[in-house]
Amino acid sequence: MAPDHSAESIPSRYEPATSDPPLYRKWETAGVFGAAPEASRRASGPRDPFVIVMPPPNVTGVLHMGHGLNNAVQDVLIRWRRMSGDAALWVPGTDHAGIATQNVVERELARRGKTRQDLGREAFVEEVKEFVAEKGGVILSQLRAIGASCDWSRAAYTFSPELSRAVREIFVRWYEDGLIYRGHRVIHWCPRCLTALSDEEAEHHDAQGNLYHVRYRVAGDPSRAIVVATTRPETMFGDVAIAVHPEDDRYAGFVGARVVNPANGVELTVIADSYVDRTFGTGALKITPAHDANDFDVGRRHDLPMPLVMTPEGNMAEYANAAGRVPPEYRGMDRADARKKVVKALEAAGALVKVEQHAHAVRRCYRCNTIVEPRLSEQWFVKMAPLAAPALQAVKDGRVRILPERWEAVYVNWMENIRDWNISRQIWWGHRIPVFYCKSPTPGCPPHFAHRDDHPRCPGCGGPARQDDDVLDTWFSSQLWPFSTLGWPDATPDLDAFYPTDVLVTAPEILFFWVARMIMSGMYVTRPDKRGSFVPAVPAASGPDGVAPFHTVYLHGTARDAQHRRMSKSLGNGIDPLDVVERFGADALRWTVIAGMGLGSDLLLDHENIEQSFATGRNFATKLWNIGRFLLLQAGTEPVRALRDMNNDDLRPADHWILARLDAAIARADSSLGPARPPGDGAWPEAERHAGLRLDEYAEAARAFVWTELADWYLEHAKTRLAPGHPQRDVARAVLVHAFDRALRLIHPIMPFVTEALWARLPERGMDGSGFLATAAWPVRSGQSQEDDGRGFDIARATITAVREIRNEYVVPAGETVRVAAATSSPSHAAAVAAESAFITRMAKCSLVPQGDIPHGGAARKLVANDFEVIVSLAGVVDLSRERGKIATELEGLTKQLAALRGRLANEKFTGKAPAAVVEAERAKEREWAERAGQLAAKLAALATQ
RNA sequence: GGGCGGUUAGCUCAGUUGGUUAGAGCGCCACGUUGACAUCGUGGAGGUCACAAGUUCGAGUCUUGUACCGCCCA
Repeated sequence: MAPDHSAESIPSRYEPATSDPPLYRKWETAGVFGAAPEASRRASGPRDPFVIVMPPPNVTGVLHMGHGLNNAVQDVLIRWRRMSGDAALWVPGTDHAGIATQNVVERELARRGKTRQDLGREAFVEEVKEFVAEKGGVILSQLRAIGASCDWSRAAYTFSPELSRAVREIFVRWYEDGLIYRGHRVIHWCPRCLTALSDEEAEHHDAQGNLYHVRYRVAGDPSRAIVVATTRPETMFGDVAIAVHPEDDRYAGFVGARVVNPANGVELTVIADSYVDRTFGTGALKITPAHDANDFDVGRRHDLPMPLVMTPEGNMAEYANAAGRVPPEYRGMDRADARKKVVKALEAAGALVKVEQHAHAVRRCYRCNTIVEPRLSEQWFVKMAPLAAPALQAVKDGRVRILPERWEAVYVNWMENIRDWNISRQIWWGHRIPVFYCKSPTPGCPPHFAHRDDHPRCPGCGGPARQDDDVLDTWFSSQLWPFSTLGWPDATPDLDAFYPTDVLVTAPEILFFWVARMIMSGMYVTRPDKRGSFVPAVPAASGPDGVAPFHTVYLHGTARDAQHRRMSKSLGNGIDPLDVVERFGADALRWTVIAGMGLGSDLLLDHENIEQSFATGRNFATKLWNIGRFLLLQAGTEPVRALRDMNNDDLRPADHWILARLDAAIARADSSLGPARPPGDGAWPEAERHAGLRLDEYAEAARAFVWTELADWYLEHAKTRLAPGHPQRDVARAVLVHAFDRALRLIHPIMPFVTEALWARLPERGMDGSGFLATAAWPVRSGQSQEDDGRGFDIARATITAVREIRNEYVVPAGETVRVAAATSSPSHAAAVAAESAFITRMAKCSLVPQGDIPHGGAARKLVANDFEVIVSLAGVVDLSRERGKIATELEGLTKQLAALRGRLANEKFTGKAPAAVVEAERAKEREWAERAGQLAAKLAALATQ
């Protein structure tokens, strides 16, 4: 874009609604967001790859604050690395979201009075596909509105033919490797979604329930009874035994006895099993193997029957092996109603001993919040232990780091106690399990086999085969995301260039659902003994364990409302990011989110006051625009001299000062963002293991520089020098434009739009040969000016601040000019004040006079440094007793501090044991404080005589 | 029940291996509007670092205990 900075071309306000979308289109058409595999060092290109794969949102989802936050973080990182010269790739995409999407379409069908069963499986799947084609993927265009710089040409979808092939490939490999098996287990069952759920999908919710104490009398001897405590009396129909601990004396005489189930009159045996917790309830447990995972284990140990007493919908029924167990009056009854009825019946029969309040956790379906029913069924599982071992080691070794650090411990804890993964889902929308059964099995036919084709023949008899009805857990496909999106299982140029990726940005709640499984599968497919044709080009990270799909996991917090409640549709406390973009711009949204969110901490936003919530970002965007507008109008359009061509003697202390501050800001930003990757693609060294990714600190460093240093001080100072014809105009212009250019670069990753719009108007840039700030170079420190070079400007600033403080303290009217003297015996201080007298008098609304001109008894004083006092003449205004009080208070505090300090220095234990440097620092402080205390005391004495 | 973490200014959070006057942003208070910006400027107030004990010359920082809160997993 050509520079354009005539006054008319810089409107007084930046209008994101009209300016942002065209800017985005320009970036997109210029190919700014694309990444070519040839550019990657791994493909012998010139640049380090830096890759992020976006956590794929549900294909039918719409953008909410969680997405806004998640993608803002990713975009900041990607834009930072792109400017830093990396081959930066951000892969976008969507997830087919099995249960969620099926639920959406079923609701749609219900509105038309239909069920999926009415349509049948094939037609239903077609219906979902049409729905997705029509309404899906909206979220990807919404991401453009917030400025996401993804490589859209690589947008992926977990249900696409390519990614579906990856799913089938890994399934078959795992199956053939003995990692996938079929088994009868008690799993989490959602009676509404009518499918199994994994452990992770059945979420814990604390609930206040009841613990029912129920008396089971001994058959033939009603005088003896055993009392059992249960939270779920409706499952009593499925009881097959009563269990007690073998060493529990209270029940020793009962083991082997027959007792009568008071709910249905069925006789049960009392068994002994050390699984029973003697301290819980009464120490006696009813065993219901088909409706409780632990009871299932007990049932297997004791070879007990396993009757199912509910339908898949959660209604009471003699479902399997339950003949005679469910009384007719309960059949067809919902499980919740059945519980009430059972309790009433037990009470009536005198079998209910007592009911206690009991806090416990119930599991609910993470998709529909229905209480999950533990249920015996046959499912496919993945054997996790062999996959988990290397993935655990990778984190322990630092080949993968997790930020914030505390999640590493959670990860390790989970991986060490990992349980097998139920991957069967009894729904229709998803990848159908590629397991087949011979239609007419003969003795030579396998019971089942996995296959990559849709219609394989039975390997035993060569006859036709039938495919398993279930589909795979959605996370089974998303676990492949870091490599399936790059072309796996084929050895593509993208895979070579971009696998492993770098940072994975997501929320902690899917650490196990998704992140851990990506690490496991990613390492599996790159293991030298397991991988196919794809060999990752990262020898340093390679080993017998394979290559983890990323080296850093960044877990961010949650968007919450002012009451710290998670934003949710049902609470109606959400904020629509697009609404924020429309009202305040994407920059305001992004800045607020990034600057307001410390590593791992939650982001609090008040949905009832959106304007207030996003004020931080909106205000800064406006401020930045105003700084830019004024600066550019002052700087004019002529070319600026390059700083490096400038003789250091041309620069005044103010110039050195701002250039040194700029270097400091760059250094702060760099260290806040941290190392982009571990050295040599290997493991993170301990010192860097949890360093960086402090995006809020980086934001603050950039903000503080441009606002409180560049705008508040340097720009004010430059106003005079920028006047047409001023001999220093060129120097001031050069420094100003340089500093602002670097500031825009620093801020761009967070506020890409307004910075790009301002940058386009800078005079004569072109040092990058690129038209876009988005691809301009990330700033580096010049080292040209040191803090000391700017010392004179610090003296001037301190003088101004001191005068302002005194003015405020004595409420001097803003329009009134005060007379000020700088009292110092230091020639350099005096010279600094003299050199900046015009600046000081303008900024502090004062005139500078010799000390002798200030009348005694009518002045306020402020010690700016040792041997440098600012004296403000306030004849008739100053209140002597108030001045004395002020000084006395300061002196008192200082005296106390000094006494403590001297006590410390007199203590031989301190001087003997503390490091010499610490002691010396304390001595220096003592000298300084003593001098200052002396000055204060002298001042006080002088005032006393006035 | 097991594991992990937290408690620092009104709010949200920093605070390196213990080093002695604890920081930031927002909010609050006072003053200010004839030109970059009131979405702003200038200045200011505000903290017994949850509590108790211990280690140490020295504790926001280390140890133990207590209270409360949160997260993960049973």
